[in-house]
Amino acid sequence: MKYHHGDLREALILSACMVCEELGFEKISLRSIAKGANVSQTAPYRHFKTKKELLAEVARCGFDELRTKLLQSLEDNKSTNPKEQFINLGVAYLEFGMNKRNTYDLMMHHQGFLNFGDFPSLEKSGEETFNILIETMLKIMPNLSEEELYVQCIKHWSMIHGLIGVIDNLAVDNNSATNAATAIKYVKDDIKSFLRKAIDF
Amino acid sequence: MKYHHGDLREALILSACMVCEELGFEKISLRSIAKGANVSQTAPYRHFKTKKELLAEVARCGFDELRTKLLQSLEDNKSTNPKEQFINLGVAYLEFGMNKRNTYDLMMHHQGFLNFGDFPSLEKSGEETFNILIETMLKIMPNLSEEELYVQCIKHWSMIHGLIGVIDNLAVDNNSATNAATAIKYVKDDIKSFLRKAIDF
DNA sequence: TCTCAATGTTGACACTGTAAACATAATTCA
DNA sequence: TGAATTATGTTTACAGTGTCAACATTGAGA
Repeated sequence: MKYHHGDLREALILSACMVCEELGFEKISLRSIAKGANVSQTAPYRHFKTKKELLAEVARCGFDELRTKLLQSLEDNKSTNPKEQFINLGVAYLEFGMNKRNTYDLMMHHQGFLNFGDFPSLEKSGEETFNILIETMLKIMPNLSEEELYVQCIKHWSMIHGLIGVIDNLAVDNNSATNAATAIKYVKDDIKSFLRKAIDF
Repeated sequence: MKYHHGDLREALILSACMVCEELGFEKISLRSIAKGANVSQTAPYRHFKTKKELLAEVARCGFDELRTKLLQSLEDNKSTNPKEQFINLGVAYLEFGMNKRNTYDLMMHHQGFLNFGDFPSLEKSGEETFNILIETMLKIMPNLSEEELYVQCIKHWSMIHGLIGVIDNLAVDNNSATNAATAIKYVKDDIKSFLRKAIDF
């Protein structure tokens, strides 16, 4: 076993990403991740000032992946009209949030925990991702003021963001399982038609 | 100092509620709360099987308060039409979420953390609260099937729920402060007109 | 080749949730 | 009323956490 790892930094991030998605970011322990990489428990501190800095990288990876998905969706729908493009963005966003629920949770868990301003790479990736939504909205409503455009975008994004949280919560909740199940089915089975009804321009 | 506290259980919940709203629920430590109540660090275990059980009570308190706010809003608007009532419910909900942001975070942090099914009192309070939205929606759309009614409710609730998260995130994020500030102002200054535009029945 | 910065290790500290064993107060029952 | 039982505390202990300081080794540039 060689003394130097090779690329410990990347290995730790990757490992953290897996644990995050598997068990939720609250369950991530620096020590266990270090142990998983066959490295002493304080080795990570050569690459990350703090545990949060590692988590910020996990979140960044999440945004990178989400952005890729969104761009792919745009590419797949470049021949359709902007509204349909936006709806498909919503679908891709929703699907990402539901498939990578735990990672999504970390990404959106700013809230005094991951202050984006403290982590430049995360902030950059986050902004670049949100900009995709903004730009598509701009195509839909080209004569809106910047303010109004922004508000429109937040409004629709909020609904999708909220949907991810709500659907998952309902899935966990047993008692209202009957109703929740139908709602989830409703959404999952035909997300597009749901969004088409839900999102009004 | 008497040996028995009087009502330690309630005191712990109250103290936890304050810490939760002050610093966020992640920062709550059983030991510090116990110390704050002038009681040994393991005393809470006579009243709560686990730390989560205490947090569940904090969340329940949150739902109780939210439900009170919603009912108050209904009372204040009983002379208006159901749509306006729903919009005002949205306002009340949004305001609660923004004012009690940290508590709201705990309440909505099901996600493998607080499984409502495990905490009957929390589950009950949560359902009773959500039912207010459902019932008001029923008045708006009396001829909808139960399924569709539920979906409609989730759709609009999601938007408001998402709005709370997004607005706060933006407030934390510095770089897009200019746009975020206008968006927040937009929402805060005239939440009603925003919702009236955003929510379509 | 020598030097030094980068990257690793060991050991320690203060903090956490929680379990077991014990002590006292409050309540129930003879 | 007095004894027994239950509810509610305390002390002690354990394993796990993030993080720091001191030390060791490796690899790259002068």
